[in-house]
Amino acid sequence: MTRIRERFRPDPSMSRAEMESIQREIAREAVFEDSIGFDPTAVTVGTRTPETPLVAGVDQAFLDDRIVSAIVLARGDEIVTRSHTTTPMEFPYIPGLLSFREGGSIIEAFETLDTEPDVIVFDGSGRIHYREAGLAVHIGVALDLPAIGVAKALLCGRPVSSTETLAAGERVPIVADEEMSAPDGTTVGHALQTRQYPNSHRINPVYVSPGHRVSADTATAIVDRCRGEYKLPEPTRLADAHADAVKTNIE
DNA sequence: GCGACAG
DNA sequence: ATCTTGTCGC
Repeated sequence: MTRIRERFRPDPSMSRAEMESIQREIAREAVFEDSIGFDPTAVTVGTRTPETPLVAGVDQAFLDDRIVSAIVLARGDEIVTRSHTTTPMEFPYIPGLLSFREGGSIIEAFETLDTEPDVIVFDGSGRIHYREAGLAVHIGVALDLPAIGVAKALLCGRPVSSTETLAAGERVPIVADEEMSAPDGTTVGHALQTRQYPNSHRINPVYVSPGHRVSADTATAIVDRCRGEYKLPEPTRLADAHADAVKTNIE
């Protein structure tokens, strides 16, 4: 499907300094404004029309010394196609360098896909990253496709107000702080409450940030449109289930 | 030195 | 991420 920008294919053999240097370059290539060929409000998960955008969910599972990367492409409630790869683990988990651990595997999975999605939803940060080059930015730029990062925990940055007691659908901007390359106060994403119980104990929000070719507002609007019955957006859940299924058949 | 830290 | 039983609450 998509031709890869080889220069940005994650290379686990690089030195840490080289990785950080490449990340700064990727951040300069990244477009944090809308450059998409579909209507964000047309995104759905439970229904579908011929105009419903094609959304890709990406997730990983781990098995001993191997990484399973799974991609599920869905148009609304229809699974269009899926793919996966199993690759050796070549790099440890280091906060800020996640794309060098999982990125190569993910790109290989995309190379086996025959269909190009309208937008990709990743399980990890996008612009909410020290050098504005989280997993969703790195892979989005490498593939030059619209990309969004959805993380279950905040890597860096600061919510402008409390993220406790948010109702489903509510969001709070996440702004850059001193340890980030983005100018102080830049909105780099949002905390989005995807689900909430009527009463009792609360559910934590997810952290949405632009990967490539989408603004923070649009990224959050799209993920909001992907809300289902659970905390994680539907594309991520589909990919998670596929990765688990593949993993189970391997072991 | 101290604290923070996606998956 | 992954290893894992029960348990609380809708």
